[in-house]
Amino acid sequence: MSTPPERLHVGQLLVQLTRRFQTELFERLVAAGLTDARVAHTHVTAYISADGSRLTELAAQARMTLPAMSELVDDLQRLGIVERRPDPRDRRAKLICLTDAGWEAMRTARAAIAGIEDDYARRVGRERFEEAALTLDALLRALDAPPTDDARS
Amino acid sequence: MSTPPERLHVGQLLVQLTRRFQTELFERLVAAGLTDARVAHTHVTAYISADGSRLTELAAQARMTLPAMSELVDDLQRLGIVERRPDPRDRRAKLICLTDAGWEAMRTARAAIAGIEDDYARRVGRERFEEAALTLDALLRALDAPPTDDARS
DNA sequence: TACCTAACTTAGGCTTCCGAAGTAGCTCAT
DNA sequence: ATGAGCTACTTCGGAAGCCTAAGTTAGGTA
Repeated sequence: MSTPPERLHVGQLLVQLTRRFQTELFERLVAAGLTDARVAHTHVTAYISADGSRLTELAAQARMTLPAMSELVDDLQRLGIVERRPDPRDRRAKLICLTDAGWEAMRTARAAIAGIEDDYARRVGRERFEEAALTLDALLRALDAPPTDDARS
Repeated sequence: MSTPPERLHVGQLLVQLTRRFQTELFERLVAAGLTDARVAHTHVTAYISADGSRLTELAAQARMTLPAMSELVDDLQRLGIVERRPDPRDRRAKLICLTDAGWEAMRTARAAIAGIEDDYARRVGRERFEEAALTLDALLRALDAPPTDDARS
């Protein structure tokens, strides 16, 4: 039996790859003209719906508190990426919507991300990369719906 | 050609899994009695050498500035996890060393991490998990030694 | 009407980083 | 040997990104 190949533990792999991904992404965004982009913005852009999302929804999906999300939206509003519109169905609520500039930025960001995935795939092999990504996706879902493993009375 | 299964993009996978990993790890550490552990501490503990490491080394490996690493070490020193010893080879430098309590904490942390990996492996299948981890490890190395390849999209 | 809850904002604080500037020790050319 | 310049580290001030607590306004219910 071969000794298992040495590798960093999951935590280090995740942390380091996340950092490199973010660095690379924001370099690409800056290169594409989105110089004001910040990592925290992804907590909004990752979840915002095309029809507009409520602050409460965004905060829940990003697993942040309402004030934290509110500040983020403030910032993106200042940058002209999103706008707050009154929710016609509830005057307490506001719908956070992408502006035209916001949609444009989203397209840029998606292209940048696709570019990074492409680079990664080239580095470790397309199929191997895709398989790993699918495993991570499956793991994330398994953790989200956590009736844990075996013990299920 | 089947349509590729839907999945989150790498960035989201990495970010979300990292968060869950950290949450889980620190729950386990607290449960094990390491109530003062903080995520930032891993920037030291992940890289510190058994013979002691210089601040400069630690900062470089963790990709942080010297002042940031210095503060972290201050904190871990206050907690009795590490100590600063004069470096016999250079009186400007200090060797950051684990104390006995530090070693004990490291053992606890390693056990907690192993427990999490075990849980992950159970959720997606041992072999599949290990393969994904190895792919991530390969990717990280490929990014670290980045003679890249050819085309930049 | 009165009350409870929900959506959001404001205020204040903590952590974790960073850049700039300072101190002490090493090295090397003269 | 000594002054110039570099290196190792610390200190200081500040920004980013989050939090909790407490407020405001609107909706639901009796």
